[in-house]
Amino acid sequence: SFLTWSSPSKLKSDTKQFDPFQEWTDGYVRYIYSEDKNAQRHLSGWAMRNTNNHNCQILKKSCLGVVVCSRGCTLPDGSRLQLRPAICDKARQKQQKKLCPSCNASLELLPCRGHSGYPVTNFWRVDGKAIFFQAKGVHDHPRPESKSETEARRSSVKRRVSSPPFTPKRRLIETQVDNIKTTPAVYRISFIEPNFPQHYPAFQSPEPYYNPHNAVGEAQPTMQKPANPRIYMGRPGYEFQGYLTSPTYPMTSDLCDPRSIMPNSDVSWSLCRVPPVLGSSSSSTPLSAPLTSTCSSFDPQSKSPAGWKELLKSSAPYGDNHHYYSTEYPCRYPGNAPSSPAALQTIITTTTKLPSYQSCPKPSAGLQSYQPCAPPKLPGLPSCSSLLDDPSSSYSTEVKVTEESGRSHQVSVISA
DNA sequence: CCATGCGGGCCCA
DNA sequence: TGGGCCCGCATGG
Repeated sequence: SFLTWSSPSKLKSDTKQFDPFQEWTDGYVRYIYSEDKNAQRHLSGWAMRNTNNHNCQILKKSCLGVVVCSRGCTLPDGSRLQLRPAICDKARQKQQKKLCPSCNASLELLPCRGHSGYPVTNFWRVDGKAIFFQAKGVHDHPRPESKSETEARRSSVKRRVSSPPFTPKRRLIETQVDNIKTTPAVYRISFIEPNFPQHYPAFQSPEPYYNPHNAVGEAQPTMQKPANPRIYMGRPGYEFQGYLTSPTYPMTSDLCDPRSIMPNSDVSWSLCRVPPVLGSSSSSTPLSAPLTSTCSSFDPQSKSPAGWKELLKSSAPYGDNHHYYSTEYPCRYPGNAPSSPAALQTIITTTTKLPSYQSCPKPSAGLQSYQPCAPPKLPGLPSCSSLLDDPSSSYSTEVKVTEESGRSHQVSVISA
């Protein structure tokens, strides 16, 4: 159904109607970007790898998770190592053979299982000047360092290694220390908030230099005041009906008209994979709330989302090696969720092979009112101030995405 | 080196 | 079929 999202040309003729690029999307959200370089490059703070969906119209990517120290050691600054998994399979294998720069323990790749037990997936579709983005799943692991940070670190390390004067021994040590020092705060887990560093920018990026990188995220909408985040925070299985039942032309029509979708966006949080304890609470709020209000509710400031995140945070301590796999971490265990993984599966299908995504029928409906479901309020949840607390919200709104300039791709959007 | 895309192909439900 | 995923190939920084 992601496919159906289109006709930005008409609906969003006004550039201002597009969403600001979101580097750290999380949850079931949708955005429509303009000609943003980052969007054109299908950039994401998360380490996303291309996955073949046999649909040239839609570019699909799945999350690789995060690489952490198998011992979960604490870095000198109190944070934890959170490396960005190499996208290239081969490079990733090499990466995993390396040792923790801090304690020399082996590194461990925490796979992402935020989408019904499968990695969170991102879908991209290009339609004219509009770039449609859709994410499915809630990352159940800490944020890795951003791409820009990784690149910065690499170049810096390279610089030092290649730089001359040091005895072999000394250089080795230096390099290691350097790694730590240069480790973007971002990919370190806060000592204080080991669980989800990403929610605590302040901790993540003690060093000003890195802050810019972390600035962009969903949590930031608050600060950025994005026009209106197309977040349809649904949980798995709560995709809009419209998305689910895609018409003949998945990419184009059903989602074309947001309005048409909204009515069906009767997503219920009951489907959310919320810990049993909290799960019940979600059932009460349908996502069908008015688009406007609903959407806004998703704002970082909104309490609902926060509550959800808070939940995750509290339930997923990142202390020992396999904490993420513990039952404490609902996200990783579909089993904990009320519904089965299958039930939670998203409906967006991108596997349909299409001749050329350019040829895909374009959506005709307007997107103006397009509003993904709003996150329902989580009645049972304690106050959800997480968003407010979310460090990300404190990040500078400035998106530091300038480094990427990319080539534009044509992505067909995702259909849910 | 490695990030990215693409697309063939396999497996499974 | 759809979804997930592995693999090789190609391109580009």
